[in-house]
Amino acid sequence: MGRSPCCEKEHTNKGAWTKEEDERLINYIKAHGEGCWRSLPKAAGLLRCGKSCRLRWINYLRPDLKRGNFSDEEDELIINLHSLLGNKWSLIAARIPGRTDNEIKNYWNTHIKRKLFSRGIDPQTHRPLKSTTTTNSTNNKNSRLDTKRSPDFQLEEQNYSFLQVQPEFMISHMIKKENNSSIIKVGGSSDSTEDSNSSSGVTTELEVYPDHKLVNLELSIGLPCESLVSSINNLKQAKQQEQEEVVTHQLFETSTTPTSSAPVSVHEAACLCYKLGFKNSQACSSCNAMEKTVTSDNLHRFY
DNA sequence: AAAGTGGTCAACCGCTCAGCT
DNA sequence: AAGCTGAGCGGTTGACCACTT
Repeated sequence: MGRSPCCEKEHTNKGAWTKEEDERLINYIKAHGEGCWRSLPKAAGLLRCGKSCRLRWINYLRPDLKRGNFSDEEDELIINLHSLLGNKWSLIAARIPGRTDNEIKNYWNTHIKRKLFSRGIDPQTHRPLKSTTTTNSTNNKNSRLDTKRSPDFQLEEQNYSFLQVQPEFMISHMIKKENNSSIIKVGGSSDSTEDSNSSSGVTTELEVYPDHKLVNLELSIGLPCESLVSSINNLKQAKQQEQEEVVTHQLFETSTTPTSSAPVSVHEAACLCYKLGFKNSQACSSCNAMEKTVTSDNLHRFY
């Protein structure tokens, strides 16, 4: 369809921002607030593209930005969030106060990837490197319909695929908590090269939740039980429309460091439910109807 | 000391999406 | 319904710097 450029490139500066440009941008936004980036450069007297102004403000000039090195807690949080959300840097950044998507993306590519490799973990799949080959082939199979299978089987396989990978996935991203103890351990296995299933003694996810020895770190993934069956039925009905897959993200949040002296911020529970593959992603309506409770662990949960 | 190499990160590019007309 | 526009996102680039040879 073709689009007009967001600005007249021949009349705009590019490259690094000068101190004067920064000051102009800061002063303008302080006076007029964010928004209307297209008209901002002219109004602020800047020879910059609106997109460039927005990026400079969001990634560098915003007063609430936390500069400096990432803490270990932030590292682990990013890893956990990435395991759930993938390269959705803006979603990850939204969960980490003071950090920008660009900053997290850069940090991921320059530090965390290496860190995970050194732990023997594939940064993309969050699985042990030695099983990456077979894992990828499995994931690829699930992410694309196998035309040799019956349509019903394909849909069910797709829908359950997240459950099939769930046990290993969950174990590596849960806090293991001793009963009646404040001592927690991150990860299901102290040895990342060891098979997490065998080392943890947890063989299926059904054994994970009921015994309460494993509690959710701050993130979990999976369909609410009661909505699972109806989701499958809905999928079957929708199969005539197009290929689709449903992934439900249910996000719980609590403190990752209960023993820390820093104040613990406990936010409202957020349910991130996305129906991937539909034209317009819509929040899971069933979660809105669910009752939220706060457990003794300060966990916000939906039931 | 100079050249080469690799790491870091700010900035840019191309694209998608949602809202408006 | 279709087209246009602004905003935002993720991937990529390139300048800069530190370290090594």
